[in-house]
Amino acid sequence: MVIRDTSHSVKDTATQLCTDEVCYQSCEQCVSRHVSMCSVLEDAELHTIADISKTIETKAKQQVCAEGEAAEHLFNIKKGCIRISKMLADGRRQIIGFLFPGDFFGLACSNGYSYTAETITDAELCRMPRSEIIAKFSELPALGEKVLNITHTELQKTQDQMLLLGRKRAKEKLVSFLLNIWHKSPASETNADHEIYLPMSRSDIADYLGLTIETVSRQFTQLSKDKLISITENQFVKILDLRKLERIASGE
Amino acid sequence: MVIRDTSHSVKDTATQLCTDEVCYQSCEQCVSRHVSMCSVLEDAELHTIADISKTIETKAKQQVCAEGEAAEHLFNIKKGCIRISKMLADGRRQIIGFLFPGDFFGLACSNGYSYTAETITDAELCRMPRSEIIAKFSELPALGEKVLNITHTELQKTQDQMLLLGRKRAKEKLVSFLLNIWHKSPASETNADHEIYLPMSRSDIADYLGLTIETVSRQFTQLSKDKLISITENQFVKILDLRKLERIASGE
DNA sequence: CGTGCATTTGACCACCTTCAATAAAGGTGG
DNA sequence: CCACCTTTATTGAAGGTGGTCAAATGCACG
Repeated sequence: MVIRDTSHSVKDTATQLCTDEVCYQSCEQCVSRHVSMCSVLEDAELHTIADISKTIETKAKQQVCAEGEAAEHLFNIKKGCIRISKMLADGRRQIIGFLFPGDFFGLACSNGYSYTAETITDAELCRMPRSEIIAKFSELPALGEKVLNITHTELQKTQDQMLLLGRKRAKEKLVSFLLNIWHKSPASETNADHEIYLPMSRSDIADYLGLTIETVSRQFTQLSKDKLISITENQFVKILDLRKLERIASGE
Repeated sequence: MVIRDTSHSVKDTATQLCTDEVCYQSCEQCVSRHVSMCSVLEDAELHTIADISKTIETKAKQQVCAEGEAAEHLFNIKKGCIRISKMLADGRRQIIGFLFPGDFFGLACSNGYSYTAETITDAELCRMPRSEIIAKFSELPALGEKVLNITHTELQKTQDQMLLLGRKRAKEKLVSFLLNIWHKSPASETNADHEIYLPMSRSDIADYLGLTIETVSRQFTQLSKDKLISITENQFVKILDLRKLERIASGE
């Protein structure tokens, strides 16, 4: 098992082992069955994937894989929120992305994981051996194509984030982030009434946007004072003026 | 033709048409024949690619494709240096990457080009219809796999750049950039004697690193004064203390 | 030798960070 | 259920890195 408990550590980087149990589960009832990479598979093909997959349940604040470690597995998220991050030698952290159900990670890692993955909430992951999935690309061309498509979308989002990190001001960064999270949150949730659920901490948001927690907090307060958003609880934000927020995010 | 002359414009963003000619060329003698995506193709398969490819020669400072435009073509670089960039509404620019022979662009653009591509030097490009290349993925699985691999590497580099943009200081950014360019410049060039050729302007470097030209310039001067590099001409930089530069780039 | 552009350098300033204190939220045990 | 402690978030004051504005220098090209 690769899951490590990091909940009692400074900056969430400890490496105690935890003992969550691995269990087999049918892919047919999986929440990701008709999204993500599995959606291109026929039922028959699905079984060959199911045979090499294990479902892993983890608590919040657990490390799933570590930057530099040999990349044996690919992970598909079934439930919860995951953060992917990289660190500099002195501990400065950059969060590369927040992942949600249907997203996967650990594939683009031929020379070991290029990032650390940690659970933000309690989570359920589907774990499969990288090598066997890669081997299936020639067997199941549709799978390779689907993965390529997903990777392309991923690349484009990462390039958008480069624009954000390199050229946007603090307020623009936070607003862009809020709108992005809002766009990808399922309609079933609080989406309809313009409410956003933020599972991650202010510190996570800061490290994602290339800011400090203090600046993130001040920008939240400012947006709130300007009546562009309202903050009900710390993790729930309501969009009050979508049009203005969109203009801010695009840098007008 | 999609090439536009931008050499006489403010910030290189004009859209005058130019009339460089398109010509057919055999893929066999192409400099990219044994690198990049073409390397996985058999000679026979190469012909089917050759049939849909055109070689385009362009001068420096020409726009090859524009952010937002319908993405009809994929471009493979045979000669020269290309910059890929995105812009905010008010003109702030972020350069996503500098591309060199063997690199390609324009594939991950299902909803129109997500960036603008411009030549920095005189260049030679191999242009092919996106749809036909994508269609070949099912026909030639090896091609799809190769492209997936390249895209994965690209994604990892982009994530490294996120760390740079979000968490590195000006000096660390510039040093990281210099070392990256040095690593990817062919050994045949000035590599052996620790010399780096920089085809791009200070303004390009600034927009790539999320800085201003003034800061880039000051950091060059500083590194020079600290005897870590020496600047022979503006476009040629010599590495004097590789060990120290590597430590700066990694954030120690 | 002058014109035009890129780069460098200097002085000043602002945005964001850093440091510090306070407040709020969450978890644990009595 | 509340007291206590820890963690997380907010707010304030001061400072620094890098940005802005402006001028000078260097360089290519006619």
